[in-house]
Amino acid sequence: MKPVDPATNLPPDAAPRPVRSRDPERTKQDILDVATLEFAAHGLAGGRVDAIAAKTQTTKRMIYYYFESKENLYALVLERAYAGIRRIEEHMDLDRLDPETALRRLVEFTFDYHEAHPEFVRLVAIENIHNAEHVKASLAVRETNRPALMVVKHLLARGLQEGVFKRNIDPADLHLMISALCFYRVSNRQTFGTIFECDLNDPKIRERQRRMITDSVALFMMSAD
Amino acid sequence: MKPVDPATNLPPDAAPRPVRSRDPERTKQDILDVATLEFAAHGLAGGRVDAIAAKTQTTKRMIYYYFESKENLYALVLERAYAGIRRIEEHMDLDRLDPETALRRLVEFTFDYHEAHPEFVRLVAIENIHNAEHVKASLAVRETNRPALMVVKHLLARGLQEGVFKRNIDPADLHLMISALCFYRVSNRQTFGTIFECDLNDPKIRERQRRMITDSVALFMMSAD
Amino acid sequence: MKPVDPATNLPPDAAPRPVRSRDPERTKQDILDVATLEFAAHGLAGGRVDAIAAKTQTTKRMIYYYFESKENLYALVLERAYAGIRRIEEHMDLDRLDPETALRRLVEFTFDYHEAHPEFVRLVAIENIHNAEHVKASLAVRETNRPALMVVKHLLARGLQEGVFKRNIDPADLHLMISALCFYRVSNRQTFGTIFECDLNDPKIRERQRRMITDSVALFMMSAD
Amino acid sequence: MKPVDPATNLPPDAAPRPVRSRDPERTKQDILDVATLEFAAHGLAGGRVDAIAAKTQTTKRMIYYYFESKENLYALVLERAYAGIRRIEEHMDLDRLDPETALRRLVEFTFDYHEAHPEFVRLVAIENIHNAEHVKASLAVRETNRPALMVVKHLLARGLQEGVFKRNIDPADLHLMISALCFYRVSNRQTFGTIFECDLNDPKIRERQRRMITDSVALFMMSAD
DNA sequence: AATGAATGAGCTTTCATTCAT
DNA sequence: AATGAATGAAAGCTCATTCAT
Repeated sequence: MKPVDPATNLPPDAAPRPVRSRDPERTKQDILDVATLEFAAHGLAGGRVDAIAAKTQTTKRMIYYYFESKENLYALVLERAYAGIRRIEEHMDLDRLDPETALRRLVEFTFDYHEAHPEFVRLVAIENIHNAEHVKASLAVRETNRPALMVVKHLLARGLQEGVFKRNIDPADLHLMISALCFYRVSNRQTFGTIFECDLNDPKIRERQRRMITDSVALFMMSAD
Repeated sequence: MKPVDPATNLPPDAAPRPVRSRDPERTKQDILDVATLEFAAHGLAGGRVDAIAAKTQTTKRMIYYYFESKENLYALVLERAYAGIRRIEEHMDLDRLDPETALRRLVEFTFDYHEAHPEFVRLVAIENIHNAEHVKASLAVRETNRPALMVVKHLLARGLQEGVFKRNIDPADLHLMISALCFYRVSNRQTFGTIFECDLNDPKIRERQRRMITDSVALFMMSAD
Repeated sequence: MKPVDPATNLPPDAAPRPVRSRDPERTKQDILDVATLEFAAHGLAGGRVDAIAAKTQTTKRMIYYYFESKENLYALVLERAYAGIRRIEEHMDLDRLDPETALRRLVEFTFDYHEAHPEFVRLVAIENIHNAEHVKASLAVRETNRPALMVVKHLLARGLQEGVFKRNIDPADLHLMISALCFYRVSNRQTFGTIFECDLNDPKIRERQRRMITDSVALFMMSAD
Repeated sequence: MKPVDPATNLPPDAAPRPVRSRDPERTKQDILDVATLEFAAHGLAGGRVDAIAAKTQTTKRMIYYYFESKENLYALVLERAYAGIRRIEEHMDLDRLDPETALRRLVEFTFDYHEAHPEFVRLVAIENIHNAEHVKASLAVRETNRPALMVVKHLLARGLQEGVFKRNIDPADLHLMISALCFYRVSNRQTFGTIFECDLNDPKIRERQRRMITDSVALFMMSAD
């Protein structure tokens, strides 16, 4: 006969009985939020369903109830992460700005978004370790991201037409250039910072690099081949 | 009575009977080679000691004998990977070239090295998922990489002195810029390629981007603030 | 945001949206039909309530609503299966035939019934794995089957009285003999067929064995001790 | 800080630490013995690896170490069970006896073996529920059993040649007849006994039926078509 | 009477690691 | 120095069942 806590009628070492949330949608979002952090922190293989359950007001069972498998949960986490950046990107209203300013704004936004969402950066890095197989399988991710290239394409066309941009480069190339500079700073912050002994979290350094990246992209576009 | 695995006649965990190599050093290198591929392919958490043993002429037990733990093996794999790029970097003899050519050569080399060693790129990406804790713990990695910054620093100083470079930027910033552009193409090839439907393995695209990256870095350094 | 199963857009446990049948009796029969196949195919432990629900126009919940538990459902499936054979058995009208013909008819009927109803054979085999505990608990099964022995008993008495049968054996023994020969062919068809490389489904073999069984029983009864 | 038993240095509710048996072969046999009972009692789906471990001086882990999977363990249990009956069958020396006596001896042996080894009977019944897929996959089982048919074939040939047997039937048919009568009594003992209210364990009834079965087979073989 | 949502308990299996010589 | 055998701990997942209206 085990001793039980008179308040809960449970053995003292038992996990606290999760409260019935009565709000499935909230519970699902809750799980997705926690899972985002867990997978971003430890990867798909390293992430633990147990750990996710522990940090949620749910049980492991419910995670499988709502999401069917660890892998599926991960795929949805990834979809949400992609949705985040694109949703904002679309509302930047670059058209109101002259091409150079618009380009600079786009780079700065990209920089800031990566800086503010390291978990997005990590998830994408992780997905690449898995050869993007979940992205390949997800129509949603592909559709979410399609407009991103349109924004660049449109800006590029406008800049060329107005004679501000001097290079007729592939929109994907420009997007790659911007993304690379913004992504790497966050994705490789830890190794880079350690090896070259510079603190990429330092606001002063961040500002300096933000400027450097913006300038180099703008400069590149505005000088002739 | 032979119970277990009908295919191999061995207990399930056992690796296929290894040949006694009688050459410990070769065996260790063999394990490191295989482990490099395994960890690069699946990450630290996802990499399987069993899988490494299976692809080696050794047993799982010997991996532990030589390397003590999976994590330690991974750390050594990482050290070797870093050693690779720096060893070559050091022998580039940039001093013989004028600053612009040297800078272009450096970018091109970096580009080519990343292109040729995706497993290095993946390992570094993986290490960042683990917050660079193995890099932080490894004196060897830090020492291996220190000269890399010196190369950039020296080139930068020379270019400025000769008046070819117009920007007095932090060597780490320049290194970051170059690395970012070269690393991202490989690290994020799978997601980027899938989402934006462009094949980053295509030689034509590769050449185009190689030029773009080289040009943009050179242009940036050679134009005034 | 629709999480879960991309195929059905439903949480994983949920059955495909059922049509409201509004005919409880029909629904119950439907469930019993499907459950009969499921339990016959996989046994009591191996049968899945989920699988039954999936093949029915109902939900898992309704199965519990109507049948209370998996075990109870199984018990009812078993009762129905026993009812089937006895219902027919009772209407054989053996009394109109001379004892030998009647005996042969009885054997042939038994043979044919087992041949035609492998799921009955499987269910009985399964029930024996469970030590007949559901049969023991079910008055219905015992009452359903009682007349079966009466048929044999009556035939036996008649044959003896008419001097056609030469052995005064226990009706249960005769019933056992007939059942064994007919049951085993179906219950053990798979192992027997595999091991001794003969196809017990082959109509030619079936006919030959049907004759053999009928003959041997008749011969036994009609020859003196 | 949990209280520990000073004798074992383990918390009082911990399972007793299994002793290292130092005799793997014995351990394997031990596991097979226990597994035989567990699977015979509950079937493949119903049998619990946990239960097997608990009844052995081993851990669940060791079962998987030696046998790789529950299914494989079951398959080996089955192989052993088949080996048992055939090993004895082969040493019956029927050739020394005249055909009728030999046939009677064969039936009696078969009867006695099934009577003495209900777990064999149950395992075979269970295997049939699984459509004999493990038997089909096991070369061992098929080879173990091949001689059984030879014994019958040889006896049959001898009896016919000597003019004692009057029927030229297929050896498989004769084997089926004998097996059916002996198998069913054991496999269906529980349902048959319950339904027809006769105790098939009663030695008196057993003897009577043993005689009946032997007589009926002998009679069948020795009377003309 | 009928049912959508939720879940406790326990399953098989995996994996890095240590025991013992 | 080298290694075959063994293993603790936990992981992902499944299943019959109950909650709550």
